[in-house]
Amino acid sequence: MREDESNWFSRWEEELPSPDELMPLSQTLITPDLAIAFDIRNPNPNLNHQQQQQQTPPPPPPPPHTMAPSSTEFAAENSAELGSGAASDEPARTLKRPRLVWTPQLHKRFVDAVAHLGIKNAVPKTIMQLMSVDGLTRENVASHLQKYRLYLKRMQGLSGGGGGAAAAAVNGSSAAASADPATDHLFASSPVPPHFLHPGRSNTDHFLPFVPVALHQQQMAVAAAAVGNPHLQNQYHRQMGHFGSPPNGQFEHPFLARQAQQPVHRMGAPVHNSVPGYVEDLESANGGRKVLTLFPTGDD
DNA sequence: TGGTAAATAT
DNA sequence: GATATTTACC
Repeated sequence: MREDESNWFSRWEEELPSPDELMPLSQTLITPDLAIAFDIRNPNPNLNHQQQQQQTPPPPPPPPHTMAPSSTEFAAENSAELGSGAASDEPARTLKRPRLVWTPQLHKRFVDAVAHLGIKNAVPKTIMQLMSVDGLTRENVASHLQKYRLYLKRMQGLSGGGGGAAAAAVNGSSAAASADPATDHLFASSPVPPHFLHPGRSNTDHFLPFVPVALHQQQMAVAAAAVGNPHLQNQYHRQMGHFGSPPNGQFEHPFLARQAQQPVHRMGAPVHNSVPGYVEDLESANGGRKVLTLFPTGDD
C-alpha cells in the first residue's frame, strides 16, 4: 500500500456532500414565528450563504496540506429552553448541552482532522477548530479523543505490528478482529490512518504519507450512502414550550446554524463555494432527553 | 490547555 | 450491565 496523500483528499472530497446535496441551512426552515420565538433578528434567507468568518490567524499547528472543502458546519447547537422557564437568556453557555451523539460521519470528520493534523498535533482545541462543527465543544472533542486513543491503543495491541486487526478495523466492514464490537462499530466507521497505529518513527507525523489500508467499495458505499443520503435534511425536532406536542412528532422548529466566531480557518482549502453545513438532528426523546445528533446516521 | 479518571446518562 | 458522553480534577 503506498498511495499518496492525494488519495485522502480525493476521498475526502468524494465523501463530502456537494452543496446541492446539502440542505440550505436554517433560514429556509425558520418561520417567522420561530424567528420571533428564537429572537432571530435576521432570518434573512437571502444573504446567509456565506461564512463571514474569514479570519485567518496563523494557527499554531499549521495544517499539513489542505483538506477538502470542509466548511460544512454541522451545527451542534442546542436551542434555549422555551417556555419551560429554564434558562431563557443566554444561549449555550452554562447550559447543559444535550448529549452529543457521535455519528459515524461526525466521527469521520474527527478522524480526518486528527489524521491531517497528525496524532502528534491532534489536540482537542485544534481538532475542534479543524472540524469546524458549530456547537462542538472542546470538551466534546477531548472526550472523544480520549476514547479514540484508547481505541487506537487497542488496535495497536491487537494488530501486534501485523495489521490484521487494524486493517480489518480500518475497513470497518467485518469487525471480526476488533476488540470491542460496540466501540469498534463507531470507530470502524472511519478509516484509521495507518500511521496512527504505529508511533515512533518521525516526529512530523502530520506529513506522513499515510496509506489507506484498503479503501474497499464498502467504504465508499458507506460514505456515499451517508453523504448522498436524502435524509440529509436537517429536521430538527424538539419540544417547544408547549408540551402538547403532536403525537406524530412534527418538527417544531429548525435548528439555527450559528456561525459563531471561528478564530481559525477551517481545514477547508480555498474553496469559495459556500457549502451549506451539515445538519443536526436534535431529538427530544421521551419527554425530557435531548440528544444532539450532528449528522444523519446513514452509515452502516 | 491537555490528559485522565470518575460520574452519569442512555 | 455495558457503553457513550459529560464533568471534574490534576
